[in-house]
Amino acid sequence: MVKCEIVNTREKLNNLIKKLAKQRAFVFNIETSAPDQFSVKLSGISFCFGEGEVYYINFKSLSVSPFGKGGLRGIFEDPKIKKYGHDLKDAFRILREQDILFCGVAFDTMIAAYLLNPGARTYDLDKIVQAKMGEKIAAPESLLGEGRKKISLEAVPLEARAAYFGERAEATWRLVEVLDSELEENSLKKLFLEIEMPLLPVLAKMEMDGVKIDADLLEKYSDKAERDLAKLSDKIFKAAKIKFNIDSPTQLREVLFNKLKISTAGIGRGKTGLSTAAGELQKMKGAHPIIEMLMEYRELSKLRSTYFEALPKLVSPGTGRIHTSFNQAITATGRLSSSNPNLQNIPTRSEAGQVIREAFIASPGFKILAADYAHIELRIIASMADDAEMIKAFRAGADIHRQTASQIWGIPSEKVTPEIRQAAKTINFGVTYGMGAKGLAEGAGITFEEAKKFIVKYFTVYEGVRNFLEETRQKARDQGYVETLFGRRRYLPEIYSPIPMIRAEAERMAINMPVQGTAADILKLAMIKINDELPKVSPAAKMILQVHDELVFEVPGKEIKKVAGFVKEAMEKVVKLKVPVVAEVEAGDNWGKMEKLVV
DNA sequence: AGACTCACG
DNA sequence: ACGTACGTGAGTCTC
Repeated sequence: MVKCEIVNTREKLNNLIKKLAKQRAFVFNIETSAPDQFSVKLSGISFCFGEGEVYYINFKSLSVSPFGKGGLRGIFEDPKIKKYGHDLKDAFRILREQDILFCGVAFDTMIAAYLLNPGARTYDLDKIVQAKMGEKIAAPESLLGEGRKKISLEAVPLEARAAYFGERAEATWRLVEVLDSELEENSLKKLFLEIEMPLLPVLAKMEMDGVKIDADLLEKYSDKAERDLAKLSDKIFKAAKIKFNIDSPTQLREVLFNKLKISTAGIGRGKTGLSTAAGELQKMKGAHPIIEMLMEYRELSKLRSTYFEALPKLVSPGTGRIHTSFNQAITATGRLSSSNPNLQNIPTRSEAGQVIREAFIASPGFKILAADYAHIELRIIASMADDAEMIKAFRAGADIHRQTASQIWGIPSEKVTPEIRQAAKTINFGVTYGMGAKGLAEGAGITFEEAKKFIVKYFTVYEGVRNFLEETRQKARDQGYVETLFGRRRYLPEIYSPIPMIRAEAERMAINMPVQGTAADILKLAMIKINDELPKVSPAAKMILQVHDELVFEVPGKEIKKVAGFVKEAMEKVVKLKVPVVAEVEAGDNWGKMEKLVV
């Protein structure tokens, strides 16, 4: 059992601070409870900086804040003292609320564990400690319970709290060394030190800054959507001659296939029966007028519940803005994800979706600036594959899909028809996913046979790409993992599966990850660079969102051009590929109505 | 809790 | 013969 000293007096706190000031590094973890979804309440901080050096500060026992003058502030703001911890981004935000500029962020064990195996289900500390050191430490459920019986941290006796958090801090301290050598052994140290750790404070800042929302606009449209949905429902019930729950796939299936007797030929199936997904409804179009009504209903209903209704409720009363979480240890490929709310899937395609984007606004005097990489994944393929023809196409600088169509069919690019360009676009897009002929046929609206021929032709012209894809599959089989340009790895044990379908799935993942992951690496590098230099260009400008190949900023209106030029340049110069890297910039009063900028 | 559906890149 | 594009998060229904 780890001994943990409870710091509950001014004197003990002063002693701890003196000790911390002398350390080269320490592990810490801030313990909080959440009275509501917008705020946290601090209850303690645990520390460990060596054997027998385990402490738990109990806030309630102290008459003054430990963050005050002469308190922990100097320790956390000293960049020479390295800080270790598990999930430090949260700590960053909490410290910032205490007006502390967290410095010396050196080792996040959650992120290290993620890089070592980005496919893991969770990176809970107790699971990592078990996996990496073969030790059992108490899981959060053992302290707080779970489900309905879950209790607040406040309700746990001090001794039990100290023991639990002390044990975790001490385990984290030893875990750092274990993970550090593993990163080293797997050539992941550079990625960790030069991309992931520097990115962490950048994400924390973006989360804290948040994004401004026109909640009134969303609420207004929510009401309108509700009225429209009621009208649509009536129409659907009349067409079906029965009232039912349109939101229930089970009931909808019954109505479509049993009551209305729509043909089930060619309709896909799920685990529970025939599917009513958008793609399947598309196939049924023309069989009955109800289908189009259903498609319209589905689209509006989705937007209403997921965006119109949900977003206004998430505006923080403190800042009047929406604060997402950018998760740095979730995806198998190295991308970020966004949650609570997810701001990486805000609609863009439909008309109603456009309205939602218009609700993402800038503060008075500011504008929204968006910068996105043009065809970044295809450029990465061209470069990684070192494909002569595709490189030539990109260097020519014109419409890449037109170039592809021209090269494949050997016709001058001005003679490329819209249909043939569309097919080229679909395959250019699909090649990064390991697409087959069926997917291409569906995506490009051509027959299976045509698609097969097209793919053969494509890989004859882009021989480098074909070889790259095959080499990537082979590499996955040889070493059990694939990697990005920057050495980020994804392990693919299914590549050895005796089941052909599972193996094929793994092969497609093997092809996709180096491409998607390299794009993620590049944008992460750009974010770090932009975060460093943006204050010099425009002190009031803020980077507020990242959407996989796009960065969104809130910028003083007068500085738009200057910032746009800087961001574009930073994104384009952050990495050197065998093809030009191009970023496009646009600006507007909101995220929906934007105009392209020429910089 | 799991399935289904669908929003994004 | 079959199912087949990669990566996410969230709302809703069903059991």
